[in-house]
Parts: sequence; structure tokens; C-alpha cells
Amino acid sequence: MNSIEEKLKYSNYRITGQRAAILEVMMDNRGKHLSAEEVLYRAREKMPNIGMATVYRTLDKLASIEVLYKTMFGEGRYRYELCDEGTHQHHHIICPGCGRITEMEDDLLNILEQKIESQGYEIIDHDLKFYAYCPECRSKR
Amino acid sequence: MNSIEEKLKYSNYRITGQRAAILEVMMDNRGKHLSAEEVLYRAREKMPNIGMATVYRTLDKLASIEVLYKTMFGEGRYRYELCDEGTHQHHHIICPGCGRITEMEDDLLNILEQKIESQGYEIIDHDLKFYAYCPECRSKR
DNA sequence: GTTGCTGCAAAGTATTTGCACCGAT
DNA sequence: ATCGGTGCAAATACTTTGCAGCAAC
Repeated sequence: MNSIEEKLKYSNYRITGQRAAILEVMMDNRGKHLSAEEVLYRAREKMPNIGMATVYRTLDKLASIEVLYKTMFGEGRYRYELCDEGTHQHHHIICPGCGRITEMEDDLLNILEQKIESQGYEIIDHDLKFYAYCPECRSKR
Repeated sequence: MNSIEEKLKYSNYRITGQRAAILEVMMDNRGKHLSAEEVLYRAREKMPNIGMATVYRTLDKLASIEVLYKTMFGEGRYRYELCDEGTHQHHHIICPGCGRITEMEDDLLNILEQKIESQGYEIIDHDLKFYAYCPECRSKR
């Protein structure tokens, strides 16, 4: 159960034009974290009559079968990102200046997870964000 | 500029009954992460006519002078917590079963922060959350 | 031909804002 | 007396839901 195609196939979701358009948008923006509004805007370039509700419903469904990640970055709205095929051990650097979100790979967190699990917890996921001015915004300040 | 009293004094905010009530609520719930609605409910026990807008405005102001932390735990609403006097190097464990939020102290993150800073970023804050079933919810599953 | 999917509009949830009055300084 | 703070209601922002018609299977 690895590739997007397999996940879709086993999900029993009908493949409609709208869903294909949304999926295409997400694939065209691999590595970016799009809001529902941004997805709608881009999807309308491919399918002008698509509605906001369809976008939300589709993004939720794709997140439920782990084709997308659905994350909230503390701005009060969700952002969606294509799952990368391997692990999802990526963390985010969010710039308060320009809002740009950068990903970073690392995994020092295993040590902490072991500590938490030894206290009787069962870890499902983790989420690590750094708020940091990016080099460009720093130079403008 | 350490204690709450000092922060308030230098902030030039008027100390009204409403603000005192909200602050009392936050101090009575040290270590808890209250939503604006929960703060309103508890503040109304002290001051029945207090309005939601006042709660939001006050919580924002208290967060702006670092008397409170304002965090979003990915549920679409902010939660507020009294700043502890020392560092704010605490992380959260969120249980998907009961929603309980536990804090943990640790600081392995310095190594990662150094790595990010060496790439030209200026770190402002970080936010680390673990999603993990707590011992009680695990036993119920 | 079913049954799930869609667009639209309405409702829901969380938060912010405009405004006239009130109260802390 | 001033000017910031308050409550209320309306507005805003994001997301979800109800429903009749449509399209994928």
C-alpha cells in the first residue's frame, strides 16, 4: 500500500474529473503546503465550475487514505501536502516575515519518543515546527 | 521583566475587573490549556456580565506581553496558558482518545536549532507536539 | 439503474471589529 | 475630564452540511 495509485484503488472512491483535477494540483505542488482556497484556485484553472465544498470533501478524503497530510500551522486554517512515498519524518520551519514554510529532514526525535513510550503512551504522530525568520526576511529587517 | 505583576505594570494596560477576573482564571488553571470559551465560562462565575469579545481582547493582550502563551493545537481554535516564570521549553503530548494535553520538559532541540541557525535563519520559537494515546485511553481500546 | 459525487446555498464554529456608553486613571 | 475598555451585535474567515440533480460504475 505505497503508491498514490494503489491507495486510490483500494479506497473505493470514484475517480471523478474534480478529484483528478485536485490530485493533479497537489502533484504539481509537491513539497508545498496549500490551503483549501489555493487548491480551489488552481483546480479551477483545470475545471472552472468546481466548488469549494468539493475541494474540502476531496482533500479530507485524500487525507483519510493518507495521500495527503492535513496540518494546521497555527494560522487558523488547514494546509494540505502530498505525502512523500517514504517516511513522514519531516519538520517545518515557518517564517513569520513572509509565511514561507520550509521542510527539514531529521530524526533526533526518536530519543524523546522512547522516553514518552516508557511512560505508557502509544505514539501516533508528532509535529515539530520552528518559527524562524528566513535569510531573506532577516536581511530586510 | 519577570513576574506577571511587572509585565502588567510596564504594559500600561488598565486593570479592570474583567481583566483581573480573566487573569485569576488563568492563574487558577496554571498548567492547563484553556480555550477562549472555557475562559469565558469560568470568568463569568466571577463576573457574570463579561462578554466574549472582552475575553478575546484580554487574552490577546496578555499574550502580547507574554503573560500567556497562545497556541493552536490543530483543532481550529486557540488555547491559552499562563507562562511559567522560567523558560518555555515545554512540549505537548496530545491524546487523540480523550484530548488531554500533557506537558513535558526537555531540551534536545538545541542541536536542531543550531543546525537551522547555521543556514541563516533566526529562530523565534519552536513548537513540538506528540500525538499519543495516554495510558488510560490505551487500556480502553 | 444504483449509489456516490457535485454545486449551491445555508448553517456552523471561532474570532474580530464598529460603536455608543462606561469607568479607571 | 480624558481616553482606554466594555458589551452587544454585526461582520469576517474557514469549514461543514443539506439537498436536488448528475455522473461513474
